[in-house]
Amino acid sequence: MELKTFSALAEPNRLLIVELLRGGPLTVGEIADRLNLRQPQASKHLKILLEAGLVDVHADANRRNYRLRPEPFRELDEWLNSYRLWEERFDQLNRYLQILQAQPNSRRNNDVEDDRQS
Amino acid sequence: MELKTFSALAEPNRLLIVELLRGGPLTVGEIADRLNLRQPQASKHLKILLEAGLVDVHADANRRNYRLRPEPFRELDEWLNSYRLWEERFDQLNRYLQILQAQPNSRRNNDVEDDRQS
DNA sequence: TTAAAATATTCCTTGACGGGAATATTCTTT
DNA sequence: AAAGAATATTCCCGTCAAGGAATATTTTAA
Repeated sequence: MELKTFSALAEPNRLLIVELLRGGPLTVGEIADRLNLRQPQASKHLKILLEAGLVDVHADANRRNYRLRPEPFRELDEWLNSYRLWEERFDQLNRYLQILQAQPNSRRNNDVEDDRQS
Repeated sequence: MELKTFSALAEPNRLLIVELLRGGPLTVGEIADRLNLRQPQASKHLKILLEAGLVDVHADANRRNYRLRPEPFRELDEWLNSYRLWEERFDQLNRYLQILQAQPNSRRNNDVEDDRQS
């Protein structure tokens, strides 16, 4: 999994930008306006998103249209896939533990406060 | 989407810890060993993962067993869901643009290098 | 009770990051 | 050519996060 993706999304304003771009490509100025950012900060954040591969740019005369790229999201999705298998095992383990707990025969010594009488 | 999840996963060693814990619960020392971390750093990273809800602890005498929690991954998955819809629209738009490009009648002025003759 | 093991916490230092302000760059319009 | 709009870049500063080293805490073992 690409670390850059997580770092890029870990910043509040950048996550907002990403969410915003779901509605379609936007210009730097539009992004700055809607998120109440100053233009330089918008540009800086977009640069980082760009280097992380989360967006790309299409120059249109004076303006630059930024839009989301689907690849990082697909990658994230595949990464999560390797955890879905793990989740299943996790659930199975839980069920197993509940079965164990339902059997009152063997005493366990964790969780037990302290019951020796000096 | 929880920002803490992204920040927690944005750190190299913490991402490694998470990947490592897929194999099952591990002790602080085991984690430090396998990742060549010093024990204090392992503890610190685990604390952050704990506060982000990515892991939980089960005290067992001297040792502490850390294990992954499934919830953040499910949340991430649901967040990605809202992007799958967007991806579809993205693909449709791409197809549409290719159709436009296949029609050589209307001339576009973006992307065109510069073809005026002096 | 004392020593040792496993873990957590604190203090310190350093480097990266984000915002503010100013400035540079590029393109358009007149 | 000159002015203005849209964007990028630079410099400065304050903050925060991470590693190193030392120490505190808790539990087991002797």
